[in-house]
Amino acid sequence: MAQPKAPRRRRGVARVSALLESAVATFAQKGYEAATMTEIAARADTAIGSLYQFFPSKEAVAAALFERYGEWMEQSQAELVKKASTLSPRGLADLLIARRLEVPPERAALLAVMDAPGSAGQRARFGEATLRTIALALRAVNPSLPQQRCRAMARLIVQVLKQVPALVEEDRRHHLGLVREARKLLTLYIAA
Amino acid sequence: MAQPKAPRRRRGVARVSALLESAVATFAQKGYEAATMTEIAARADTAIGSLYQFFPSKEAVAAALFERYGEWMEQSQAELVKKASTLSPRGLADLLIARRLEVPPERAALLAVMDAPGSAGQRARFGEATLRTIALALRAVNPSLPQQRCRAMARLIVQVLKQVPALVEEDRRHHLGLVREARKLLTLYIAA
Amino acid sequence: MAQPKAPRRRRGVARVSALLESAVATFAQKGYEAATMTEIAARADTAIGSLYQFFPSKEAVAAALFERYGEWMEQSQAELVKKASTLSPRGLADLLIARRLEVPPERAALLAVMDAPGSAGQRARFGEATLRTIALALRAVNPSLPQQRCRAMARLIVQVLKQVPALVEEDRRHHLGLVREARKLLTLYIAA
Amino acid sequence: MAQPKAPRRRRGVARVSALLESAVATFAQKGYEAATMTEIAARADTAIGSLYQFFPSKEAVAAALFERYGEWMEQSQAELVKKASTLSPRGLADLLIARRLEVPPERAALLAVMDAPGSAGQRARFGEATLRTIALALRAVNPSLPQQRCRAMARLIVQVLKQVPALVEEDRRHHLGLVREARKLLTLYIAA
DNA sequence: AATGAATGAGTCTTCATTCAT
DNA sequence: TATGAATGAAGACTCATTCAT
Repeated sequence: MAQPKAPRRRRGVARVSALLESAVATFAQKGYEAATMTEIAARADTAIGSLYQFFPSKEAVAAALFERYGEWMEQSQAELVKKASTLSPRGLADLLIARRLEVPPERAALLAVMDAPGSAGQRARFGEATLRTIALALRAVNPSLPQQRCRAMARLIVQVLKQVPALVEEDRRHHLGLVREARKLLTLYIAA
Repeated sequence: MAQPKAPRRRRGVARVSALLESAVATFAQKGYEAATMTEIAARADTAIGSLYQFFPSKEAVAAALFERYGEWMEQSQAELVKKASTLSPRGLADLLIARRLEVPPERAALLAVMDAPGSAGQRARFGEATLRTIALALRAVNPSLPQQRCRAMARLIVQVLKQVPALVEEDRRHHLGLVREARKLLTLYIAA
Repeated sequence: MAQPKAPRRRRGVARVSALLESAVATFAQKGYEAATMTEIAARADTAIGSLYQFFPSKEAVAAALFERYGEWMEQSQAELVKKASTLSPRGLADLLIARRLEVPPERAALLAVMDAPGSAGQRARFGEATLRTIALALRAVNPSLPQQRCRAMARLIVQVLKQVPALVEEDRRHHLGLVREARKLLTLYIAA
Repeated sequence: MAQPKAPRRRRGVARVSALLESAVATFAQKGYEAATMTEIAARADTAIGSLYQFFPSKEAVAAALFERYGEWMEQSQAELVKKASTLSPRGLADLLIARRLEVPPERAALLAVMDAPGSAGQRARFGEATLRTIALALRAVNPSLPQQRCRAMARLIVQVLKQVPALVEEDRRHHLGLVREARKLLTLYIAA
């Protein structure tokens, strides 16, 4: 897949930013398939031709999103590992849950883009990075755990975390204490 | 959404079966949006017209899948609740995981179809049924749990269970003992 | 265009009747293009195959309708000419208007079928018959009119008559006396 | 129904013109239902996509035709009312008939488009405007007529006028003097 | 560089008509 | 003969992508 052409001028940089923001909104709202290049351009108040000036294809737009989010994620994950060594199981559970609630728009877009044609590799790489990070954090909290078990546990923890935003939403309506429950589950498991 | 017309001849019954199988494969492979009616027909070696003879729309095909799977699920859930009262936490965890491994192709298709236009209601109904079932099973195993907490726990357990097929798959390749890990997590949590 | 195959048995005769009735209703309601062979068959509680048993094409169904209506029309027109010689201009105007209000369902269907592919000739023939009839009636009422002028007048009178059902409908709602007005116009013109 | 997107480039303006002309021809020849978007595009030597670039649906094409014709009609009707006060019954009849002979191609298309899904309102508005205009003209010629009777008369007169182009056509072939006859009918009626 | 226009393969769906039981 | 099933050419419409100004 061709790489997006880098903008040379000041105006171009702004355009690209606007386009990516617009892409985030559009993908998040409609999903990858249903999002159209025309709409992405329109939301950025640009002509379709300008969009193609910088991104040679729809896939390329999606890829650019991954790139952007990737940078943010890397440093965020580095922080997590650093903090983990000072945390109790309960503390780690809290932190993981808190992190899951940040940056909702970008995340929503990424999730929507996950099923883009070219993103199989990207998705794998992302998942891998997340897994590794959590595994490292687990060891930091409980150094007696063998490395391999950490990976397996991370796998399950990720799955539970995915649910967190939905749980928050449901708590807002029905007050079932779902988030508290999730915290309990993770604490129990991490401490085990 | 119009209901699918039921076949009245032997040949028609066979066609419908073939078409549904083809739909399962196609949806599972491509997802609802990307799956095309043309491909579903082609995989069943039929003209596009024959597909529409029995299913008036793409949505109707998806709905038929729900219907089929729904029957299987109902009786499966009834069994679960019955058995649960005789089980230990560990036993319930085992059973839940085992159940998740049955009928994989249909499940994959169903998951893919979840985002079909008309399936919001179906999805809700399915999720609700599963939640209720697991909540009942939890109380059967541990009658001291308050009803509301059971629902919250069920919510999380479902999420973990969703991951099971993928864990099995990964175990087959890397022998990480992921399924064993999941069992541990659930046992711990149910017993708590 | 192939002719409909004549039914040989008692049952067949009933079928054909039912099918034609169904065709009348369907064409009247939806128009020629929008009416489907499937619906015509369904309304007659028959399978599509049975419809094609008697009528080799959609056009053939339309043609059969013309045929049926043609018989009714011929004798109706013969009556008109007979009565005309005893009528005043006012009387003829009344009679023409009254006739236009008979047999609404068949007429509606015929009108709808007028734009069928093969009906150009039929339509011309029908119009011709109507014209001739009215021209004859005019001469019967006022024998001093030259033949050619009668045809020309008939032409215009037909046009006014076409509007009659709509006028009745509008009178029912707004009481504008449109039908009375039409009577005045025709009387005036015929007497002139 | 979405509005047509206005062209912003010279080439686009030309395209839209060509497409509209093509639409006029196609609708006039085949009627609304039978006219296909593919044919409209083909007649304008364009890809189907270009047609949809400017008109988001078949209905929108029809609406554009109404718009175009509407402008011409408004000013034409204003003129009529102005002139009417100076005319004899015979003069008004002449004028009405003359007007009916202008702009034949557009008229034919409009008539064909009258049964387009969205045109019920358009049609009503058009008919209403025509009726009001003629009613006003009648009063101008004969101020003693009550307003309501004018509307009723207008109704019938419109109906006769609709036939005029066909009468002209037939006169060209058979020299029956149909147009002269129509003039007589209207004069008689207006003067009455 | 910016932008509107052009393109056409591909999507879902319909329906007259023909077949086979 | 009756009937359900099979067929596939169209039809309206979409949209990623390429062109030309």
